[in-house]
Amino acid sequence: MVSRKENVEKYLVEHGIKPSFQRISIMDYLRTHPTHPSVETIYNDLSPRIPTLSKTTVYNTLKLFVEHGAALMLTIDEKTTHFDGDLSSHAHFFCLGCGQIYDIEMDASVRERASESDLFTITETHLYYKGYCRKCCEKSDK
Amino acid sequence: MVSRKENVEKYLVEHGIKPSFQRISIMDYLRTHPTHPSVETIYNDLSPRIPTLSKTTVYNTLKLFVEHGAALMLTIDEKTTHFDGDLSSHAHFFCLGCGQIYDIEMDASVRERASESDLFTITETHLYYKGYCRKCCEKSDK
DNA sequence: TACCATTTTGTAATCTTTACAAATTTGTTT
DNA sequence: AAACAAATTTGTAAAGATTACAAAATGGTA
Repeated sequence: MVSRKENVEKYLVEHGIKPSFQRISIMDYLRTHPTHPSVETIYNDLSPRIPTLSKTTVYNTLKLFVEHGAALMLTIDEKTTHFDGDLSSHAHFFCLGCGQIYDIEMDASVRERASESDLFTITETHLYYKGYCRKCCEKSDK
Repeated sequence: MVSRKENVEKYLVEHGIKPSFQRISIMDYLRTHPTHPSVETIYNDLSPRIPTLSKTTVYNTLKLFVEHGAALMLTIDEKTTHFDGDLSSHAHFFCLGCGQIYDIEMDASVRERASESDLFTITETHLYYKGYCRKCCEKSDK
C-alpha cells in the first residue's frame, strides 16, 4: 500500500525534482485541488499546516514545477497567475463574473494541427474561453 | 477619399466609443502595428508625437477598447498584457526565447465546438502555443 | 460667456512577482 | 557524532505593472 504522498514523491522524482517536504506538500495540494489555485490561495491554505512556509517558496516551487513540466501555468486571468497540476489535454473556461476557471474538453486535433507547422517548435498548447458560467448568467442575465 | 484616421474614427463609433484624439491615436497605432504591443510600447511610441499623453490614458483607453469589443487583450505573456487590434479569428504563438508573439491560423472549428456547450456563455476564444521560434531555435538549438 | 459632462493627466497607492542574502536543512565525509 | 559543503527555505526589500483618485483640461450646449 503506497500513500498519496509517496505517489507525489515519485511523481516529482520522475520529473527530475528533488522531493523536499515543501515541494511534496505543494504538489500534493495541486493534485488534490484541481481548482487552478493561485500562489496566494496555495499559501493561505498550506500556511496553517506548515507555519514556517514562505510565500517566496511557493513562488519558487511553482516556477520549478513549470520548468520541469510537472505543472502548468495558466495566464487566463490577467490579475493573477493560476496553476494546474493536471497535465492531461484539456481546455479552460474563465468566468468573467466570478473569476472561476473550469476545465472543459479539448479536441486532440487542436494540438496536432499546430505541430504540423515547422516554423515553430511548440512546447505547450493553451486553449481557453471567456464568458459567463451558468450561475453568473442567472444572476445578472448576461 | 477617406483618410486612415477617419476610418479609425468610424470604427470606434461603430463600437460605441466616443472618438477623442487620444483614442483615435491609440486605435490607429494598434491597427497599424499588428505586433501585439504592450501599454509600455504604445506609450513610448506615441509619447513623442503626443507629448501630453499619460500612461494612465493608455491603460484606460485600452480597457475601454476591450470592454467594447474593439480590441483584444492577450495574457499569453505573464509579464505584461499585450493588445491586439485584429479581431479576426486567429491563434497566437509566444516565443519563450525572444518573447515575441506571432499570429498563426486558427481552424474555425475551435470556436464552433465550444459554443455547442450550454453550460457557459462564451464571449471569447483564445488559442495559443508556446515554444521557440525559428530564430531562437537556431541560436540555442532548442 | 457660463455651465455641465466627459476625458485626460499626474501622483500616489496597491498588488504581484522577483532579487537577494541570511538561516536552515540535507547529505556526505571524516 | 562532528564537520563540512550543497541545496533549500525564508524574510525582507525592491521592482514592475496596474489602478485609484482628484485636479486639470477639453468639448459641447444653453
